[in-house]
Amino acid sequence: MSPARRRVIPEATIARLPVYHRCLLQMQSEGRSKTSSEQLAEMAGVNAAKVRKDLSYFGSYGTRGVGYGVDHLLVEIRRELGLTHDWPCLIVGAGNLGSALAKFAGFSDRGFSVVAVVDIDPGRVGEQVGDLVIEHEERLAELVEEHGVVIGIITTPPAAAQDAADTLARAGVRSILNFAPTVLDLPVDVLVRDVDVAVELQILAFHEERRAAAAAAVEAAAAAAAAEQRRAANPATAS
Amino acid sequence: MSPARRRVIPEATIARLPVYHRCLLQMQSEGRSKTSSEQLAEMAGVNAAKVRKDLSYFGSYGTRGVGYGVDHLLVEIRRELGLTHDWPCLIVGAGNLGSALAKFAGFSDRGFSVVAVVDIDPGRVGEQVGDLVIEHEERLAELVEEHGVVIGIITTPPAAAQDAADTLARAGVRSILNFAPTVLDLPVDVLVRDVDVAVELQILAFHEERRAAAAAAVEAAAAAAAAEQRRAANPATAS
DNA sequence: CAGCGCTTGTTCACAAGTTCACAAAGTCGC
DNA sequence: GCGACTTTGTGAACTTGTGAACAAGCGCTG
Ligand SMILES: NC(=O)c1ccc[n+]([C@@H]2O[C@H](COP(=O)([O-])OP(=O)(O)OC[C@H]3O[C@@H](n4cnc5c(N)ncnc54)[C@H](O)[C@@H]3O)[C@@H](O)[C@H]2O)c1
Ligand SMILES: NC(=O)c1ccc[n+]([C@@H]2O[C@H](COP(=O)([O-])OP(=O)(O)OC[C@H]3O[C@@H](n4cnc5c(N)ncnc54)[C@H](O)[C@@H]3O)[C@@H](O)[C@H]2O)c1
Repeated sequence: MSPARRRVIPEATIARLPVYHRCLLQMQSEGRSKTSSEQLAEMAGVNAAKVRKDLSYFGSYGTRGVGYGVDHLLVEIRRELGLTHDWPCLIVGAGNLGSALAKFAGFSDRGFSVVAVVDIDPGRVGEQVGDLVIEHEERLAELVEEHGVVIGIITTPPAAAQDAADTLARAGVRSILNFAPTVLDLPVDVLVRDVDVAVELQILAFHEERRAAAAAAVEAAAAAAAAEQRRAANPATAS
Repeated sequence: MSPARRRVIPEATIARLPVYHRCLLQMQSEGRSKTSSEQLAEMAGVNAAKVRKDLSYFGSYGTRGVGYGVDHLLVEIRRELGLTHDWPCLIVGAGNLGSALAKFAGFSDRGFSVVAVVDIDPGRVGEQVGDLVIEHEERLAELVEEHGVVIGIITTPPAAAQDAADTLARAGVRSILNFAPTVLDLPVDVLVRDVDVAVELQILAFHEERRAAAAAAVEAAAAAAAAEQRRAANPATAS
């Protein structure tokens, strides 16, 4: 049917594209015009074969024997990621985290702009946060419509997160970034990504714990070995 | 050697344990004393078989025909995750995000406490943030030693992140949570986890972009089908 | 105390993702 | 223009993770 049959792109590849994108941007700012899978891999902290395979899902953008053109590759990745146009985002919950995100300028470079922040607390409504004024949560659907919001960002307490998600979904938002530590229950056509800092800390803690356990085991083994040595040296104490 | 030979735990399982932990806490607060893999799976948003397999890596904590004891399972998971003792954390970079994290109370429930915040900006040093006072970045090693810091949290601008990471590593910190959009280069025994909000947004954008493309393709196909139908109805225009 | 129903723990087949290895395809020097 | 060299793009082996299926084990009931 379609002449350019696009293969299905592995989720893992998609997650790496933004990293490549960032690396290429840095190369560009350093004035490099060409690069290789090797260099890009080094910079992105992955395997060179993986870089090539990842890029090959989208087409042949490199030149054999030479490498990849930084500008060209950037354009292709930007197009794949949809960074050629702007993505209006709306933040639900103007607390600590919501405010920090709203004030943060670093997303606009990549085409993401926070167009509105809502909160349910009447005391906060009207407050200035960055360039925006906090709106009441009731106006959410209106604001989504008005600004053509595509991505909703949830930074409410966990107990309110499901409500926030439902409201967003009802307003037509089909991509949600959720910072609340809750599993959201939503229609299958709404895509949710969770960012849970506590989970990340717990993963680190798990590995630290294991490290400590392993160290203890080594110590115990050493102690056992020492005991064994003593036993061997003094057979009289053996059972 | 060791009587209870521990199998190697899949990384994917480790990442789910904190979610189970959270669900069990909620069950406990609701007064439930027993549960099943089915219920837990439902709550955690995963497959029941996966829950059972994940839990079985650590031992047989359930009772066949009955299910799992909420309290018992919680204790076991807490032990596995090392949540039985406190994890002192230090934040590097007291900006928007660093301050939000420092003020956030939600980690202490799970045994993580922010014991210090450092910044390189002399203007910020001495400022109060939550219960803490911002210290100068030069005191980092001292503070790590003093509080027995195990986990370092980097919330500096990307350009300063590698420096921050090096300083942490030199101070003996071997677990780092990095919020800066940079690939950190560190000794292999230092464990790094990256939290990159921009990457999450870009992944969402990718799928939205695909959705739009798919919709366009369907439309195009419909148009083509319509054209085909017209052609068939009026063979005179065929080549 | 034996049979029955329920839920775990485990096995197995398969799906997803990674890494290797190498042919294909280009450049560059001569 | 040709041959040596470089780097891509990809098929295939391999590793890791998932989901379905089921035997084993437990409690309840009659
Ligand atoms: N602050 C952090 O550093 C941090 C870190 C990790 C995770 N989180 C998570 O992010 C979320 C927010 O954290 P925070 O520290 O900003 O909390 P916060 O209490 O400072 O802010 C929450 C805000 O949400 C508002 N809100 C409550 N219900 C709402 C609703 N239904 N609709 C709209 N707004 C509503 C509240 O009025 C409040 O302003 C929490 O779920 C927390 O677990 C925060
Ligand atoms: N703010 C957000 O919502 C947000 C969201 C996603 C990612 N991030 C990332 O988190 C990081 C911090 O963001 P932010 O908005 O808090 O920035 P910010 O500019 O508000 O804060 C950065 C702080 O780091 C300090 N700093 C700089 N160099 C340092 C060093 N070598 N040692 C110690 N401190 C140093 C600065 O003085 C400043 O106070 C950035 O890398 C950003 O990309 C932020």
